[in-house]
Amino acid sequence: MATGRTHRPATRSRGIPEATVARLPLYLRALTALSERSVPTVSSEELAAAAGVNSAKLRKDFSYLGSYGTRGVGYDVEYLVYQISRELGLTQDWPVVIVGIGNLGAALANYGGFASRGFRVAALIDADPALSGRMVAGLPVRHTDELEAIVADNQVSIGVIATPAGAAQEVCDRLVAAGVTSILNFAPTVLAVPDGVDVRKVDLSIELQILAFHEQRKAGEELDGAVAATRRPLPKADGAPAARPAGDERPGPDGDLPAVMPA
Amino acid sequence: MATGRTHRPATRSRGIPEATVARLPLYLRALTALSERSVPTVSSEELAAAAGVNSAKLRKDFSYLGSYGTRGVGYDVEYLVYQISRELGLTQDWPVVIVGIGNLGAALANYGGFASRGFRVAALIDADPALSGRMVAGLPVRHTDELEAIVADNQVSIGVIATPAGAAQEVCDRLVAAGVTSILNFAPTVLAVPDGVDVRKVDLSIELQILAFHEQRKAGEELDGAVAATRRPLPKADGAPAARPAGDERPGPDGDLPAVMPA
DNA sequence: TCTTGTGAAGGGGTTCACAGCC
DNA sequence: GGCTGTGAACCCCTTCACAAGA
Repeated sequence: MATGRTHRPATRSRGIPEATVARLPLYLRALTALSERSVPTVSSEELAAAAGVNSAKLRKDFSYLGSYGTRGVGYDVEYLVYQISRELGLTQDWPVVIVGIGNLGAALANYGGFASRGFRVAALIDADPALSGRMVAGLPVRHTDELEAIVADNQVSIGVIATPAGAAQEVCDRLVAAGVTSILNFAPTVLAVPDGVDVRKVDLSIELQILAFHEQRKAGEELDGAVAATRRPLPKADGAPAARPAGDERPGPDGDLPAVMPA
Repeated sequence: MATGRTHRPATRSRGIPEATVARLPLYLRALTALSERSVPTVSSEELAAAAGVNSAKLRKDFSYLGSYGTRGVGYDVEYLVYQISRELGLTQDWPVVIVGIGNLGAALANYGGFASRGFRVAALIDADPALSGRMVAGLPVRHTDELEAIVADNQVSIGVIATPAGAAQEVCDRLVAAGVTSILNFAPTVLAVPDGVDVRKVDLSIELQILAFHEQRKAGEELDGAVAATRRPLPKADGAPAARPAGDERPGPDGDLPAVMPA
């Protein structure tokens, strides 16, 4: 999950759980697919399967939005699409800027589902002067100097950061100062933002490491026939806790963080 | 968060909570930065700040790994780096294949933090014959026909899917059949996988929609001086639940899903 | 004195199971 | 009969607050 919610804790408008909010886009996608196939209604069971969740959870989620179903029948697809879209704020237009037009930034700019659902790429911004003016996904890349003006002129409230890690915080600061209040961060850094600004992060490296953890465990389980006695002894609570691992070479300090280079 | 854990629910080896696992990479990154600056020890307070969490949570997380700190002092940076790396399985080599070498796939292939932490890109695979043989990030793009052989030859257990949505499930099936047991999915689709295979997904569109939800709410809150009485009436429980929104135009059925095109 | 490690309390989310309604 | 909507139980995670220990 991402960060989210540095927001006002009190008066939390209507209590729709964060976990539910995170699943609404999933339901919306499944419903849109049904809508395209002109399916008129759908049961919680079917929709849940399409969205990859269980039906009880889906019904509970929908119950937070209101009683939009019909007992004995199911949910009206078009109506639900509309209600969820409205709840997510997708019935309005959200201008977005993408900062950092490397491979990743370009990929995001070209992303189809972007324009479709209420989001509109207002501008592409990069610090590299050599990129300025070059067309990416039908839009000219503009220089970072223009960032503040672009945000103001287009009333941008959502910014996407796809710069290297080292530049992310500064870009973030400038976006926020210019009026952006929601940030999607692809750079592998923790961003500091003032209250009222939401940050969500997408981090390839973290996802891979989580997979590796489970993968490693699977490899271990393959060979526990019975009780899994003394696998991987784990030096927990051995005499000297704070002692170095002695002669155990680590790969050594490496840059780690650099995200995708801007061209 | 991503999907994770289609795994064996019983005998969950040593009980290290999923939420903790998801934060270990964050700690590891912060610790690596400290290590590079040759900082010998760090307190839970400092490290927590660097990782963007609170210190109680961090201490609790570490307590699942063992007693690796020293009271009154803090944690030994190098030692912790090692312990977390080991716990995450990063002391071994994880060959990874990336399928779908469009902008996104190329971005992932070029990603620096990739190679650094135990992960090695074993091969780049794309269905487009025109791409075959072209060099990306120092590796030749190979054709999908070779997928099974590549996975087998390199003992690949982790696959990254960066194809358009339409191709994702088939690619997934082939990867799994070939022996891959962990998948990182960038395509905006729900992937069906057999038990024992972990899937995590990264979905730009979903993240943006979650941001939009909060953004919309902020916009509403700006103008509630007192009790926030009748803002956004919400037609909940009105007479006709299953009725269409009548004359309310939706953007209309659009493709939504297409991810980044493979070149 | 300072900081870790952890029992206990508290909060959220998921799941169950069934009442309510078509 | 079938499916939604939801109280209640359960479980996981976070946070608190302090005992333990260097």
